[in-house]
Amino acid sequence: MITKKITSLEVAKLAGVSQSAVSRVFTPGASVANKTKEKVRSAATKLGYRPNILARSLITGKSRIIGLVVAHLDNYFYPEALELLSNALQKKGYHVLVFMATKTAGNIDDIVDEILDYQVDGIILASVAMSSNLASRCAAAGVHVILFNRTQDDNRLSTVTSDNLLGGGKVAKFLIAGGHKRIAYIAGWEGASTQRDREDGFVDELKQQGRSLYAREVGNYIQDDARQAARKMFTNDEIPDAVFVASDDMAFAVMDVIRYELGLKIPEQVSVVGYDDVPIASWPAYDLTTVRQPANRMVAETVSIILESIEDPDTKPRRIQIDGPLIMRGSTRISNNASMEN
Amino acid sequence: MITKKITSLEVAKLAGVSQSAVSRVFTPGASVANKTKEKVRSAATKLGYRPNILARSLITGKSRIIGLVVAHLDNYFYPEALELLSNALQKKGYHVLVFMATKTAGNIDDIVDEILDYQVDGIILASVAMSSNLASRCAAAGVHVILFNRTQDDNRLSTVTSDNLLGGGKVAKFLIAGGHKRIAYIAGWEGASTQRDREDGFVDELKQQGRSLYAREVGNYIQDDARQAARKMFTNDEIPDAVFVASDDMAFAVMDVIRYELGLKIPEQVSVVGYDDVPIASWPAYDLTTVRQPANRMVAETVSIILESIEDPDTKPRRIQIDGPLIMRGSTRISNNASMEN
DNA sequence: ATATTTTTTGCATACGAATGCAAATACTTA
DNA sequence: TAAGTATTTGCATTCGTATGCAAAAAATAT
Repeated sequence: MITKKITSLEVAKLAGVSQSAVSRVFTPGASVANKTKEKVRSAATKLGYRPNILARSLITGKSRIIGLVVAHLDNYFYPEALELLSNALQKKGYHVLVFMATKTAGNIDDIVDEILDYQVDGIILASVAMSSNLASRCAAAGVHVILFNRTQDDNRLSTVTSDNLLGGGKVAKFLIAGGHKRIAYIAGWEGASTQRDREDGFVDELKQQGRSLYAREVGNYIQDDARQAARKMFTNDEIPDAVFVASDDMAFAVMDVIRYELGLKIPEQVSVVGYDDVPIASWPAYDLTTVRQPANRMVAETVSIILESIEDPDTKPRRIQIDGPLIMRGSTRISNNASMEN
Repeated sequence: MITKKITSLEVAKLAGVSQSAVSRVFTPGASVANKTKEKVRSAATKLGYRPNILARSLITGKSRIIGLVVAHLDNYFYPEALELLSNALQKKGYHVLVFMATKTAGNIDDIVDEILDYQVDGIILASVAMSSNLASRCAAAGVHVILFNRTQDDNRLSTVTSDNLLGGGKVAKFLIAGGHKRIAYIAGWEGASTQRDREDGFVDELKQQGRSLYAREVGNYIQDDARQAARKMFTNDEIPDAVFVASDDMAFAVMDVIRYELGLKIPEQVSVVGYDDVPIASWPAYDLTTVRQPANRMVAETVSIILESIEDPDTKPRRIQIDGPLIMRGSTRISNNASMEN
């Protein structure tokens, strides 16, 4: 198989112009006469020429590649975000280089190092944090870093999240208003800012109303752990009459345990609330009340921050929090009197 | 923000050697004395030097980037595959550049053109086909193309799929053996080879046993369409007593319609079978009988083909079909007498 | 010790495209 | 028509790294 690469030089020859001219034709805003533009264009299509992005980036210092680190593709929120993200960047002429963070080790730093090797124009960390040391490295390399769906106290990083504190509060208000007495919480991974904020917002609002958590278990944002947590939580004689689960993904697992292992009715005996509003939450089999994370708006903000920071390297990091509504569905009861059923 | 890039030249200066020496230290298998290797290494870490992959690829002609085109991240099979794929390639020092195929147009060709701009070492098309013309372009560029979960009659392309024909047959056998009389099918997108093969395998086996399709609708591998299809299919007086849905993703939507809109019992009144065995299929709420597509083995084959073709550009395209088992769960009845319930 | 082989090193160049600069051409204006 | 201005063009260089080649150094054999 003979591989012949067509370079700008060959196009130049065929078109009877210099290599510079060819380059200018493919560089938006460069000075070229219409006549030569046409000559070059036709020669280029005849040969099937397309500029080599890698060679170009060597000069310009821009690769049009955005590095993306993802950990939890099994949580449907992330594929959705990835799809939106990739589409949005694609429209702007950028593309996403994917790096999976193995769930085991905290090897994010190594991964980010690898990313930097590709001379990316920006880095998005989805649901993942990085060491302060690495943040410096990225800053030094002039690469803007955005944490997506996670925050971290480092003013060199931009962050885009939903308003988890507020969201947690909304859930508490809603459950209390629904007449629930024994309100429980199943936590996500405790190293995650989303977990912390959701719980803080939830518990603070409970306190505000003179209430406190009836039970608490940890699900680590992992379905298996969430199942365990649910089993543990619902084996006492007085089970909770409402449980807020830190993510939809875990909430589905919890609902399955409640219904199919313990034989309890949702919402008659237990109300369940999730967080994220992934598509499955609206499926009738779950019909889960949940706080929506507006993935599209979060992505839009992320993209605009990234692009801005590429155009102007002196852009200051930003911290965006997007409010999301509580979506009320059938996994929770609303009336006070229903509580007498227990 | 002052951005200083550390190049091999600066490392060379600090280490008191030539730039070539530095390069050789970072090129596996190159000839360097241990002593200089150490000098360079320490200088490199001191400066935080890492080779610029893009510059390197300009010379070597290898970018260590694999282009991946995905269309249906909303079907859980693909995020799973993406995760496995990315992880496997990562281990081999490659990374995945993602391109979303917008579901609307058949603009795959444009996308592949963009991919080629990045000088990728290989291309994986997940659930997507390409024009014969483009296949030539890729061949000319020396870029090996693999269709993942799709086939196409073009001997320049490698393909990796499950054995959809066999899988469809297994479903037919199973449903007949279960005593079902009115067996229906909800098709995927009719342009897809997976759809064609699954249906052919299914229908052929029915014929083999002297049976034929009782009803057929098209769901296009889209949940909304599948819902419509289900509504249409189950509004006759004599509804099917079994339906094979061409993908799990659609099957969930179909089950929801059957249960929550039509109030029918699964499997007592209708058996439902899917295809893919995505994780949700095993959730108790669906407990879906389905044909497993062994994502891990499909990915392993894909990766090995890609890597082989990179090492040896003369590798011939391969066509792999992987057999997957029928996973029997609760969405189907097995006993013959149960059929009398209808 | 010298001759010979092997290993290591630096020099110079190449990869493909972008760009500052100056020369050449085209266009205005008087 | 000549002088002046604006637009195009090509030359030469640059980005950061890899590599063929020949020179230098080290290791081995005689």
